[in-house]
Amino acid sequence: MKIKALKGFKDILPGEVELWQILENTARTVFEQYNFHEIRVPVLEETALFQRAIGDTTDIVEKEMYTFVDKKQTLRPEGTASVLRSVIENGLLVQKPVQRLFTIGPMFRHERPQKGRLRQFHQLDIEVLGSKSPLLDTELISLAAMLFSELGIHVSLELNSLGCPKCRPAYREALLAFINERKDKLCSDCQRRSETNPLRVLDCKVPADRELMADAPSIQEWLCEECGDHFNAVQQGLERLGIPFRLNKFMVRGLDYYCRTTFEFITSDLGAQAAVAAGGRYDGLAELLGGPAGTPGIGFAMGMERIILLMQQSEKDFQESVEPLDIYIAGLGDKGQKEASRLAWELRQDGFSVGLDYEGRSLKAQMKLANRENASFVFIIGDEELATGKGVLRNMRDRDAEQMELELKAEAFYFLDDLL
RNA sequence: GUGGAUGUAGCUCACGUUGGUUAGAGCACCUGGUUGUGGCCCAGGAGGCCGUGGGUUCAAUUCCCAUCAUUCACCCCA
Repeated sequence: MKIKALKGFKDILPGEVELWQILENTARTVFEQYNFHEIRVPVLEETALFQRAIGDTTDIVEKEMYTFVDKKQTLRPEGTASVLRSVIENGLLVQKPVQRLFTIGPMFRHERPQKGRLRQFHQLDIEVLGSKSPLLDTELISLAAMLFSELGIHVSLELNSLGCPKCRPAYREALLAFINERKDKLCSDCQRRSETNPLRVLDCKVPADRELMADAPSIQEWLCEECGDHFNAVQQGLERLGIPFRLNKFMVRGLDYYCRTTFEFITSDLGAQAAVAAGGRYDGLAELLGGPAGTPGIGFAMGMERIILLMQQSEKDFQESVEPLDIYIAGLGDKGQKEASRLAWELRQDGFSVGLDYEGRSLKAQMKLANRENASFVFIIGDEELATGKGVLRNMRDRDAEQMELELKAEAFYFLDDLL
């Protein structure tokens, strides 16, 4: 029986991993430009953390979590809860009342894999705790927009507000009344949703349901004064920065902790997986997890697999080629290989990247390897060279360049620095 | 959990007429064409229990059943 990777778990192989590095490096650069600091948190947490943060009745907690058989420990299905736990546990808000954090890493959900969705997937996570300013909402959205623009991928922004515990209940009632008037015409899923989470009826994908719900009351009209002001300020902020967006009264959130601003960056190029990044405010969450009362928070997650798919489709050329090698040393014969091995050690200590192999291949075969590894220079050490103490240096980029002889020591290669 | 599609070489895929003896291509790999010089070209080579198990048959990669895997979609979500 051959051992294979688990369903929904994928290797990221050389050739593709370069794209991930570009994504990560670009993201880190943008995050730093926005004055965010990295935090690294464990992938395994107490189950109760997620039950409390995400909501006991959500699909994620009910059936998608990787929970150990003792039921007490769970592989994180998302990042926000862990980051908040850490911030609270380590008292970071006492040291600095506004925390601007990012984290990058794998998440785990036991669902059926499909395009852009795996059981182990990766997210770029941004979280800010301690500020309720709408300017911050705008800033976070602009950060995401900038990252997408840096990566050369096209997504569109949708915006909504979910209100707060003050105004949402009234809206919920109004929506429920609207739903119940036509409940028997809705799909069976929505009939169920109307019981469990009426807001989710809004983003049903069944065309007939969409028509039925087209005139549903909009939460945007039910916001309390504070939420309304906040929502307006976010929109004005985006307009000030020239970031286009579309209001979408049907966009709701799957996770319980969201309030006020919610946003999604979506694409039509990933099949059923439209959301590339999504997030919003969660002003009550920190307190719920035992943090200081009234600590506001906002954050979002970007799906890295989905971004990678878009990068692969984008017109921008990310050059998935192998990292070029400074020098490839071709050692011929037993003595040549030993000398190559010694010289490689010296050259690497001097900072060169050096390739070689010990399979006793012909010079021709080694030249081919050097070429494939994208080496800039090849240094040949055979019996003749051992006899004279000088090896042959060949320029692989310029076929016509003359070969030169160099002593078999790293000092002889100093001038190469300028040519690489 | 539900539904559809697909499983043939490392990868991308053909062919296999209503079953029949040696299952092919491209890319990649190895060797040679240059007793020690890469990319291009040419020649050669290696590499497959035709996903797995069972059934029908003299004979199954081909037909039937089951099973597993992959994938897309539903659900849900990044």
